[in-house]
Amino acid sequence: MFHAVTIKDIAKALSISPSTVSRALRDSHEISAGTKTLVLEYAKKINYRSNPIAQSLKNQKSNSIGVLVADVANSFFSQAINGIESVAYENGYHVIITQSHDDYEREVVNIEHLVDRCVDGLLISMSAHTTDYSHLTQLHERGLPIVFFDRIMPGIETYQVTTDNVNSAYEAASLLIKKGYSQIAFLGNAPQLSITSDRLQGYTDALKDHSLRYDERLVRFCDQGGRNSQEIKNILSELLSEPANIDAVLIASDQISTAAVRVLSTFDPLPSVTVIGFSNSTVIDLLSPRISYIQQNAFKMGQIAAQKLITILQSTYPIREFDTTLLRGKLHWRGKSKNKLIADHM
Amino acid sequence: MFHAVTIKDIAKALSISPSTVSRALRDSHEISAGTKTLVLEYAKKINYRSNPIAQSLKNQKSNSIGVLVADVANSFFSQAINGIESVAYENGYHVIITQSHDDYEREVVNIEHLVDRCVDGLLISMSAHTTDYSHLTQLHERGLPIVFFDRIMPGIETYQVTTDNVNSAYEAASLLIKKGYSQIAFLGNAPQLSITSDRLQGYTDALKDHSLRYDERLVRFCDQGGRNSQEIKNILSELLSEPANIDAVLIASDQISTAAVRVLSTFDPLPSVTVIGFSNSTVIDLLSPRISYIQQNAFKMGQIAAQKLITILQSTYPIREFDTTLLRGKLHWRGKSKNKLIADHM
DNA sequence: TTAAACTGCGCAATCGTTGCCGAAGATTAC
DNA sequence: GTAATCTTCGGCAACGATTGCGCAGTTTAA
Repeated sequence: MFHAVTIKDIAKALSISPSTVSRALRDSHEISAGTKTLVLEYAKKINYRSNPIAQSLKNQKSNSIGVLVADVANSFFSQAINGIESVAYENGYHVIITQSHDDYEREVVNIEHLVDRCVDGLLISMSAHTTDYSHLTQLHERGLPIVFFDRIMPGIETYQVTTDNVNSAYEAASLLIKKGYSQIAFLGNAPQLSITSDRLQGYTDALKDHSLRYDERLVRFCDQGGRNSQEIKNILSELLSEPANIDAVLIASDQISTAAVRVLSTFDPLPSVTVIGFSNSTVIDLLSPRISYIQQNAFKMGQIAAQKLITILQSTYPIREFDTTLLRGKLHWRGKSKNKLIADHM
Repeated sequence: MFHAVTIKDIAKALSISPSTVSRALRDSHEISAGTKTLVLEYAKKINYRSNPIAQSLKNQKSNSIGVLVADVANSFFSQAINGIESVAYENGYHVIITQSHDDYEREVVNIEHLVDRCVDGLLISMSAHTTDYSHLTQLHERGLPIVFFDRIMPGIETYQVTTDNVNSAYEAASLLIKKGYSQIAFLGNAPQLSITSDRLQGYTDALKDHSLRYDERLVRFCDQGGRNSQEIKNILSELLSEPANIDAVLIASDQISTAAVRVLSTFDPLPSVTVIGFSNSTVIDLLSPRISYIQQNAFKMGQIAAQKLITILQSTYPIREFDTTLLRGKLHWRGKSKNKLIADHM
């Protein structure tokens, strides 16, 4: 710790009371202009900086917000964190980042830590393996402001910010269909995740709207969420051979998208399958084998989520009406048409 | 903020004094076994959690460490952060992460913020544009524990952890030479960065040891550090044409490595140049055009740096002897020999 | 038997800051 | 000229946890 000079030091040096110093520093109207400049100048001279810990204790708030993501080493999350940080710092809040690594226990423990550190509010993207939400509902009921982003959660009345996953997946699947693909698999993260179920919804809607049969054998979930490449290898091998025999796959997860590219690159010969995946990797367009991708506006998502949380924190009356913000995903097509007769530029 | 139950509540409920409760919770020897279990059980029952803010104020330390990196969206840093976090949490420290975005002003402001938040120590990887170190030397002189990692700093007596950059670059350049390349350029981040100058040292050593002439026109620094692809495009275009006419390039920065791949991919026809770059991207091996790479042990670097810092924090006597830890980089060759007569497997 | 030591616990101060109340003195109002 | 109001500030207490000191009561030692 690191605070030589306190408000008391100033008070003593100027022979006034600490309360006067405090008020002078906070520009209270009940301090004369003379004393104010006196205090301000001396404070500047000895480089006084108020102790936020003492303020936190006194004011019962810490001016910091806690963030829980699966993994900062995931481009999507690191971009979202950048967005969060930009807004938070602008508004005088500090950001404490923790990672669940998609593990339920770590999610619980980390959130406990954040609450112990007296964060004023939480920005949460659910861990993939969380099915019991009681640790969050309890906090929410006790009045802790929470905003969900990306992997949102039903059942808690609060702001939520995420990509329009249904539509994005719908667009992607529809594009594949228009390009002539018909055996289209769906590869997702854990099914309880909102991003998984929403994207699956878009996929099935697209199939239905284009009169393609929904085949549940083509829908797979990776329990390890891309961390275990063997799991993905097994699934892809199966899907690429009889009876599934897919010609395209829609991947509903960042990590699985790149993991799938890696797995495919090990196949010899390279399977003839067209891949569209959700990904925010900054080099996704340089990967080989090629992959089409849906890019989320992660930075903006972080910004909006932080903004919503700060809205709650600074609202004087309790907020009753919450909305869910949906951001557009951006589809980048880098594949070929299956049927060469179909124009490739849609 | 969020702490219904305090030590006083327990005291009142049990009709004892707060001091007794405090001592019981901390297992002081001057509290009888009976009262201890009484307190402990009741504390557990009402789910008491001590308020770390109050503790910080009293104990003059916050049990948190501040981290400054250029950008969390950089694979190297996010991996290092994972390493830091793993060690920090194990030892009961919280981690506050801030980003300089390679900007000097933001580095200064963020470090001020961290110090204001009363972090017990700092883990710092310098911003690329920092040439004035006074904000750090001052803190260090006032006794704030600092450990540098990755982009280390001369002139401050403390622990430093980084990759053996001289050797890694030496190996990479030597390999290129052995593979038959002779016009080898060096592309680096800002020259004042330790990682840039060390890697340049390795490059020049390798040239010398293999009797190749050092040509300063082949050594370039990207002021924007890979953020501005036009800068890299210009440099590469120049290097690839007369009179430089390079056949290989050693890239001494994560961001520039992937940026260079992107730039090269836009050239038509694809230039015949072999690239080795420092990179910790998890998909670097899938990029096209291909790039050989030196991978740093970022996770371990984070772990060691955190460990060193905690060593300082928990040491009862002031530490006078500091060492610099050098981690091995791992070279992955994915190129071809220039001269087909030379065996490609070394 | 009496002094010394020990056991178990409470009081009060402390960390730095802020809210509330009240006390002077100055100013205004009637 | 007196009362009311305003201005400007100090004192006290509190946020929650910790800790030195001291005070009883009990045990031990001589």
